[in-house]
Amino acid sequence: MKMSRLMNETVREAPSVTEVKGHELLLRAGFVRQVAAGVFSYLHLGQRALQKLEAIMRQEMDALGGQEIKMPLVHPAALWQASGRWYEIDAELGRLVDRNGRSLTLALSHEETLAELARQEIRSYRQLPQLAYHIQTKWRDDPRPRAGLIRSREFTMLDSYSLDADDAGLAAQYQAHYDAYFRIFARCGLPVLAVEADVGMMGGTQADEFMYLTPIGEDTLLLCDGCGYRANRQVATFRKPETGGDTQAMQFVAELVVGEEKLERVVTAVLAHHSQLNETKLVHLLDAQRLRPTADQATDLWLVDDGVTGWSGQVDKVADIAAAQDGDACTSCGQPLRTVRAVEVANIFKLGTRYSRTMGVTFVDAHGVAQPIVMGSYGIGVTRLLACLAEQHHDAAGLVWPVAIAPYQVHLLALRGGLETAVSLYNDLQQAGIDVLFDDREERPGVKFNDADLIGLPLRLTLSQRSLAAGGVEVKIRGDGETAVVPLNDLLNHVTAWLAEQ
RNA sequence: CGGGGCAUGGCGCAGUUUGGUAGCGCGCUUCGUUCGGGUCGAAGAGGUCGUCGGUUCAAAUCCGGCUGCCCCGACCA
Repeated sequence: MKMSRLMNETVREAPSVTEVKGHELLLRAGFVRQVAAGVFSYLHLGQRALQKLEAIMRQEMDALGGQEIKMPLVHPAALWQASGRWYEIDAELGRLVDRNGRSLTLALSHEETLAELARQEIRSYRQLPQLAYHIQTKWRDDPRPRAGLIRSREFTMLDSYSLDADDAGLAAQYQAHYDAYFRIFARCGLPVLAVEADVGMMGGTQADEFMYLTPIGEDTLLLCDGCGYRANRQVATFRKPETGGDTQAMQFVAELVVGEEKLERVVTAVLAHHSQLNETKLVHLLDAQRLRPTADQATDLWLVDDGVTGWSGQVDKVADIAAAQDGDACTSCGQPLRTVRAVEVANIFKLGTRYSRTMGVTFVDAHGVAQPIVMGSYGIGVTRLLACLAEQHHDAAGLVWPVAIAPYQVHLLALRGGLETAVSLYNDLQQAGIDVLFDDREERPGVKFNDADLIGLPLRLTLSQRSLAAGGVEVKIRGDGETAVVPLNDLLNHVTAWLAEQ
């Protein structure tokens, strides 16, 4: 691609809307443009990088025996009503009505659609197991998009869905995805940590989240250096310390959804004085949809944390409802837990029969008996991954893409006296199958160098009178700044060999 | 949804306190100059000051409604 034809203006100053470095650089280098809050266009370089990410994901999913499919962005409300999520999920679900008055939803996720597909296609245990995946746009009307692509409302996900006859089959596919996801992140160049997680709005029985550790993350993790325990704060357990008997009480209205009905119960939570409430634990205990604080109402249910001693008031239930904090003791080994911030880039769920039971997705087993299909769902936030990669791979001058995901592999710069040679080199490189971004613009050297640093392609090739006088092409590695002059007739080999090493 | 902030040319900002009809830097166009780290000079183009209404002889500036965007919290892949 010639830069003279690229609709890709780089900007020198940081746009005022950016708060995190990765977002700033993606905007300045011309990878993305914001269209509305949490909604983005991907310019050519951004789209290329996304395609690289998606190619890696396809390879790894195909290697698991996955079949790529594509499910729609718009779903009939009936599917979501059947699973119950139409009623359970509030304003995050994009709802619309078509010209004939039919209710539709925008794809917040695709469990319902896949379950419906399975209901139509799967009859017998002989057709199981199955693995289908797709890469598709999602809409979640997040109450507060932030940090660019890290938390947007419209985003792209890789979703994989497994269908099995039993829990053992699910466990195998779950483990296969667990391993495959690590391979995907390793190939993309993003360090991640898998942690125990809440199942959240997906439902199901078990979940792990793949976390990119960064101070700009909005999840808090608890890690144990003693035994390796690691969990999202939402589910993290810890040894309750001895307390002096001081307690605190907090009152909530718990909103429950039973079928299409909404119910409310007033709950008072009692905690040790120094504890913090873990609302996720409380929500699960109550089987509630959400909580909102209240005060001075007649309590329907008294919940006391299992770390409380000396509570003499009413008790309806004792359970773990406290949030683990930095320095709390690990449940299994007693070492102090530490907290870190992280961005969730992927998650995997054992859905079990949560969707197949509610939506009537069954198969006939070997004994001729209808059974609910056992499902798993596995997702990677593709656009969020791009944002994390920009966050992870940059320096003061700009982005520094790993070869595997760089929108182009080399950045060819033609300076004074080098244009003619550069043009023929551009053709040679492309014929050799190398992705080249060619800066053929009439700009001063400084502009080209700075843009090249900002865009951050792995190799920079400079052709000029000076380089030719020195013996050929200047080759500069973006990552470590190492430069060398390579003779023209050796360049193709040099570049190919270097790329192959990465 | 609660709290805070912002909205002036493509981008970043000043001007608003104290009302008098819009300015700076970058970018863009043309010419010259320079040519390996965002050269230098000259001449240009480009703005219903988010929007609707009010006050006033006069509103970017004062008042009110609305919209959009950002940040903190709640929430969330």
